[in-house]
Amino acid sequence: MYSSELIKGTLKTIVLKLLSDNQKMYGYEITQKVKDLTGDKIQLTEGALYPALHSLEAEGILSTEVVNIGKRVRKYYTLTKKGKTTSEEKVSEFSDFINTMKFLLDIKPQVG
Amino acid sequence: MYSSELIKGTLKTIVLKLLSDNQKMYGYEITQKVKDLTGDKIQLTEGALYPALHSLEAEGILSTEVVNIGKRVRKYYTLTKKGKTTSEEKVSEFSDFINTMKFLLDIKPQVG
DNA sequence: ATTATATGCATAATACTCTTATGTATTATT
DNA sequence: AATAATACATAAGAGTATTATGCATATAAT
Repeated sequence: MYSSELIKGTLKTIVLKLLSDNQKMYGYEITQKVKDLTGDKIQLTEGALYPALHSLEAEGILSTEVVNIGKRVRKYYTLTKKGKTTSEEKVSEFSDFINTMKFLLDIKPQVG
Repeated sequence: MYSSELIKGTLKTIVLKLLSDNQKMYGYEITQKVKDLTGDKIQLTEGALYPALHSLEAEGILSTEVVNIGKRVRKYYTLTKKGKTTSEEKVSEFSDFINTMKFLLDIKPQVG
């Protein structure tokens, strides 16, 4: 696991990217996907994720659809049109940020 | 400028890296150096920087030396032995984090 | 059968860090 | 003479994450 402060500010970017790849996901699924894809290095907590999802929905970036699975409820999130744009912008901004940080921290690409 | 949440959590890493390269710097100098090196893309604010420096000093990561420049005061910060280790760890952790995020966000190295 | 784990949502108290604003003071520039 | 730059510092407020808690169903393990 990374120190928590490192991951700060990247939560929304991660969520938006996953949703642009997967069209439709629910909260718990997002936490598991991130855990899997990062080999447990990034584990989103519910206390951070759910408020973030709610805020993205309030901003009109995500829309929701509630589905009943047996007696349990699942809330699927989908990117709105605005959300698709936002997702691309966020990823692109982060990509730029990575380059700036690599330069600033003098991080070389590992050879081999 | 990047959106502020993007830069969150990177402040200490940036400061420690600069100090490992420059041996001895003062607060204002750090803000200018970062501004210069990033082409104004990252601008540290005093309200964030000074408390961070104080906290790093309290942790024994930085030591200070106050120098009088005419009638003005400058507070130079230097990495302690512990600080040198911390600096390397932080940069290395961030480097690892970048790789994880590049994979997660499917960011390709730009060719050309 | 019963207990523990996993799935699935949500929020509240707390802590932490950054933004923004303010304060003080010296030095350089217009 | 006024403004900008240099140089420190802190305080109020905002925002976001951590940690803890709560509720409930479903599945796996003992």
